[in-house]
Amino acid sequence: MQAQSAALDRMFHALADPARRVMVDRLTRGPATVSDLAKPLAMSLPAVVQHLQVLELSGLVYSEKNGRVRTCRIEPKALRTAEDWIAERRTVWERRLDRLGEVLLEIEAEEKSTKGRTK
Amino acid sequence: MQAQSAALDRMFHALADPARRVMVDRLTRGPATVSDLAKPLAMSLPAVVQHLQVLELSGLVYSEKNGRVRTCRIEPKALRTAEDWIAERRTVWERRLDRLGEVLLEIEAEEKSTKGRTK
DNA sequence: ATGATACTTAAGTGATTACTTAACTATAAA
DNA sequence: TTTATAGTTAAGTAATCACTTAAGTATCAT
Repeated sequence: MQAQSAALDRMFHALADPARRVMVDRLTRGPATVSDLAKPLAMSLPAVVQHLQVLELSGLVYSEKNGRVRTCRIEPKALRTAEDWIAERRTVWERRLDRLGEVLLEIEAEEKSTKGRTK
Repeated sequence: MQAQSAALDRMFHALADPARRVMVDRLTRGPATVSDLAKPLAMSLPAVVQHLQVLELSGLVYSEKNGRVRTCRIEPKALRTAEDWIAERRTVWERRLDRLGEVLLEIEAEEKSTKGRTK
């Protein structure tokens, strides 16, 4: 479970750039060529290709070349890996809050039942 | 909806470092001091404080100082913001696949009903 | 008051990023 | 067979990153 960490590094790092998120967003609406991905971005084609490489190394996107056109798609399983990491932590925290809430209710009930008797 | 992007930049970037993920993970189990957070990490205290600053600027963590001790907590709402961005994209993609599946089933049905009649 | 604790601030460094331009390589079209 | 298209490769650069060590500054305990 140490290789997992490097994979998460790469995924979150890939998602940390606005241009790359635009690319991912575009790919959720269906496959796209490199030029398609470049169209809404105010940067050179090589820059887009470099972003694409980051996305591919992260496992979030894969692509294949047919003739002179490269077609890119998202890998939803990878998207899920990143999502799950966050969800697990959030869940642990929320369960903790639930338990805390129960304890507080118990204390409150205890105080009510005790009120006026002792002291 | 342009400021949102910078916030996501900061959040995903914050989560892209293994040391910071260890810190977040620790904080889901309850509040911790700076030294608590530093304990499992093989780096100097100032380095930990710098990571903490990244986490605070991202909104994922906040902290307050009492006496000489700084107590840190996670902000689950921020955690959810990052989680939701991913979940939304994944959902768009999955709905797309569903529609695609329907279309394929229709085509399949069409082909079956047509088989042997024409051609 | 003195020392130990819990950070904090500042400054420096090597590595990595996110670009750029220029030059190149296939493939497809005219 | 020339010419345009789609992408690739290489090299350079300014900015940001993830640390480090050294030297603080408040608190708290004795």
